[in-house]
Amino acid sequence: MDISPTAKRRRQASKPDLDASAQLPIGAFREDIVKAVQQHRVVVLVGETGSGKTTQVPRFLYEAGLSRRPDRAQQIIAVTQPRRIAAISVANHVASEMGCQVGGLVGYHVRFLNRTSRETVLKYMTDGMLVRESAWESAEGQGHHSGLRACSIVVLDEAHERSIDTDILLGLVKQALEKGEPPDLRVVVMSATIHAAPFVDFFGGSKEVHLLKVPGRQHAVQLYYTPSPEPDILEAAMLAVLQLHVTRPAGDVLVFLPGQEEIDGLQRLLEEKQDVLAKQRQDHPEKRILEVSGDQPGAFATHAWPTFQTVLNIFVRPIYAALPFEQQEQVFEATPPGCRKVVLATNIAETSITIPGIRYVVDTGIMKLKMCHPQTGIEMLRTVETSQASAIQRAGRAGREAPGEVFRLYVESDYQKMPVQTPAEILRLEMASVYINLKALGISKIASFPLVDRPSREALEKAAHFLCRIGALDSRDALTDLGRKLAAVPVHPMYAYCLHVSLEFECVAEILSIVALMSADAQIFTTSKKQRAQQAKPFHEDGDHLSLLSAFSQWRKEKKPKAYAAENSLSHSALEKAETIRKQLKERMQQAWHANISSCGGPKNWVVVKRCLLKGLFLQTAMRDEVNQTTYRTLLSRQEAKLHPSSVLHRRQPSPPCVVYSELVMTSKSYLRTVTEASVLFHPTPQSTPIHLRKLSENPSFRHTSAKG
DNA sequence: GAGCACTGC
Repeated sequence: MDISPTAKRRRQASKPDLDASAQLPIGAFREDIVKAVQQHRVVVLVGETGSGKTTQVPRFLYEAGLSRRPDRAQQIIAVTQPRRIAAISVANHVASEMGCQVGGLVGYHVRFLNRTSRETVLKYMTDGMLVRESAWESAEGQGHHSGLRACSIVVLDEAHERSIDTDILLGLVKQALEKGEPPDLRVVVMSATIHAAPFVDFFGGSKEVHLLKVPGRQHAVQLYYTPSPEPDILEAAMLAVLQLHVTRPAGDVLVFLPGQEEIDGLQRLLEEKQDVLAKQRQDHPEKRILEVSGDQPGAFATHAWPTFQTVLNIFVRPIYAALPFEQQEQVFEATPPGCRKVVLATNIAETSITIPGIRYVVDTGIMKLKMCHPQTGIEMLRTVETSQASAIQRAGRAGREAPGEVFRLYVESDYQKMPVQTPAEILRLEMASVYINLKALGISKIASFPLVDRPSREALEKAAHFLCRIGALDSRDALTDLGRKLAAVPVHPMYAYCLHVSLEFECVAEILSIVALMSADAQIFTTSKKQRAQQAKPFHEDGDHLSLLSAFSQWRKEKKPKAYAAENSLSHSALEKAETIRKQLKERMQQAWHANISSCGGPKNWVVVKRCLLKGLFLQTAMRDEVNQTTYRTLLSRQEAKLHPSSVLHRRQPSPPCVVYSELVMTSKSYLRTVTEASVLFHPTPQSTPIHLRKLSENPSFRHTSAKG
């Protein structure tokens, strides 16, 4: 299989400093590192950016013979990364450096791509993939070439990012060390400077753990703060960019903003101001910049026009994950002579991508973070202040190639008030997937599984309760046969449950498509300006799930799918992603469930699909309020919400009395997103109970749990 | 009639 276009494009840009391994700072520490791993079961290696630890440490360990067990059996050195691109690009680099083909001695395993073989010893992988492999090992007894048991050494890179999968892996290796299974396992935790302490504590403190520090190749950065708080962050960012533009020597600028809206806004502001600036410069070359830009944004001194002639124009390049690939790519374009590139970025530029040429960073000090409401369990995206760790990481982006300058658009005392670190993901998100995955890994008591940060009891109970209701857990908190099946499919257990229900409704092919589309997490329906004026024709009137299915089915049939997508305002790349996911889900269902991929036939039989969705999403049913008929109330949590305006049901009059929904999102209001109307089956006869409610009460685990409330 | 930080299996 092939790497996605972004992967190819980003490969070079994401790790630009991999070359020249001989001169890498890590080279001087080779013997220390090998000795540390020989003598300690756990080594925490602290290394700043550019130390070369990711490429060199695994190689050192291999060349020292540490991949062999005491009985000389060759074992795997697994090196885990939070991101696919990093795993792939580093494996490619290390393979070429060691003069071998990828897939031989050096390989990688990420979702959709497995380039490893029996010869593979240095195995780069995503941390999520090592967790998966370990679950397969636990479920299916595959032992020799995958999962934790096949490893002599696990190297957890970028552990400071604290992704859920890193945290689970940390727990798994700790447990493995305690059990001595696999025997003589060694663990290397690689982390950025300020985050190492929790890992040392986690593995038993400084007596058990060897802590090693390796210098990086980071240049000094000069920090500036504003003297007083900035009321308007976009205005402040604009002034900061313009002032540094006219007062500082050549070098590109990176501005950190919370989201797409702010990026678009700042781009507009900068482009407007630039025109004014250019004209003024032409007419009055002797004038000082402050007469142009108005108020002084904080710490910048007043300067005359720079005498150097290199800086003439700025060109603005936005980057965020939702931006189409072609536009994302543009941030990597070389800055033309006489120009200064200004990149407006979200957190994507904090860790995921590295843009060369950046000398100046403007940091608004805010970001968006997904958080879970502790009582309702609803996840929401909130704009919050960054952590100190995040601010340091952002600042570091100015000093990768040369000394740089960082302009923080907040006062220094606010920096001191920031949380030291961003709360780990496992503390912020809904836990159903984590819970079922831990169970599938053979962890019977979640409460005693070692975790660096433990989710609240409420969060875990909520997850257990949910899993109980779909029948994945029994009343003794043990994984049921159904639960084991659901855990084998890499989607949220709710969607895995829908797939399972589709077996009995004999519409597996259709539900596979719907689940893949929702799992693709990309906007399928794109709205053009033209269409905002005229109402978009829904692909299916019964709701968003069938609309998605309809669009996808038609797109798949087309000879020219790309043209079809463009004509119908569909995202071709999102549909392709869904197709890839669908293929994997289908294979998993066949392998792990021995499922027959049935189909209910064409759209005229989609009432079956709808019935299946109603049963599959039974926990996510909402009833229309009898008084205020545009408001709904969720059946279980009694949460009030409205239909999302993007729904095909949104404009319907009257609103459907009953819907099932995929997502309850909290933005400006509570919205039900991706909904299907359930009323057709809701009033077949006056006496009958709704079909999904009957199914609900037939569910033994539901009966059990509902007895309490 | 609203909005989409970023990943991962």
